[in-house]
Amino acid sequence: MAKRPADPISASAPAARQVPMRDFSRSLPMSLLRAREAVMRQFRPSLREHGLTEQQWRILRALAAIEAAEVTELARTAFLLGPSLSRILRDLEARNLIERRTAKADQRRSMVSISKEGVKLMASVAPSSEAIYAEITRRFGARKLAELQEMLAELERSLAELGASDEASAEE
Amino acid sequence: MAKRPADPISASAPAARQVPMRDFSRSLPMSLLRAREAVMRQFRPSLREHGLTEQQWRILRALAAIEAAEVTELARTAFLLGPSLSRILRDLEARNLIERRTAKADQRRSMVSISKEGVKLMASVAPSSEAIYAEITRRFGARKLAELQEMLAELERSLAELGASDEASAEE
DNA sequence: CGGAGATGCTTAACATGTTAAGTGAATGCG
DNA sequence: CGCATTCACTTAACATGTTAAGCATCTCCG
Repeated sequence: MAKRPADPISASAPAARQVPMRDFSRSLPMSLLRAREAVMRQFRPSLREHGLTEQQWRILRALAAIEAAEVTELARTAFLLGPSLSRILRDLEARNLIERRTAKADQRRSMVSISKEGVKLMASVAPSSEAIYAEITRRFGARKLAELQEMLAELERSLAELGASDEASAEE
Repeated sequence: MAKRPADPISASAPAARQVPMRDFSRSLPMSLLRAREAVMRQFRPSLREHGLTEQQWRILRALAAIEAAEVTELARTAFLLGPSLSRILRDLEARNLIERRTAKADQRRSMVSISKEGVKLMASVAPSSEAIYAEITRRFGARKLAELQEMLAELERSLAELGASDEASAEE
């Protein structure tokens, strides 16, 4: 371990290295980011061929699994923020991949569902998508993949309560 | 593709599930995305207080560790694409947090380094950032954290050759 | 009733992700 | 040399992430 003389900011040094933080390439956020990018890099070309972005694909998949959903529910399922979802739904609707109608009970809510065309598009993308996922599983190992997912889920649980309230040195 | 028989799925009928994919909320990309978001949610408020985005912070951290770097090298270290980095460097330079000058040997390259002000800003952010990281480590467990990072690194390695089939062989 | 507040969604504004094209400076090769 | 090619960025264009505001609609309570 490189030990370091405790001297935060010496007023005239050559400007760098006074703040001894962990090597940030090994920080958890970076690890997660790089891993995710390594995975998504496999899928993007195939999605792109079909004229879909990653997020549009997430929405179609979410909708295919449930008959219809409110926008807020869909946002939670596809893990998208409201504003992003709003824009994407507008575009997907213009492409006739989804359908939308306001609920009769509550005029504020709008119900979203996948269209016939949307289902067709999914059917054309799914095979190559599944093949890629299978190849990733084969390379990394099915058992290790399951372990990894479990650890990720537990990480989420560990931090679930933390984010709800405010944190160190909140506002000002 | 083969024409398909009358589609049983219509806009008003229940069930649009003829493509049986995995529950996508358990897909690897989603797991990684959610885990990363759970982590970043802890850091964003603190960074925001200091007027920094996550990416700007990555760049400052990278620069603090290495005197000076070319833009391309910095992009690799901070895991940012060229265009994003270009914009961010422009902004950070306008805020006097970094300095930039073109190399004499090769007029195409520009050397970037953190400024005195940048170092000061880092020093003001680092403590709370480290505290948050420590809390995350405490909650999840230091050992498990190390295991997780190792698995993520291995996942990266597993997929390294796959996505870059014709351009792999120039790394140290 | 009725208006204050909550709710569901959209727009706005700014920053980044992503791909493609542009620009000026080196390099290779005839 | 001459010049096409490569290289190191930068710009451009479009899509999403992120926060704050805006706008209807709905709920609740006096």
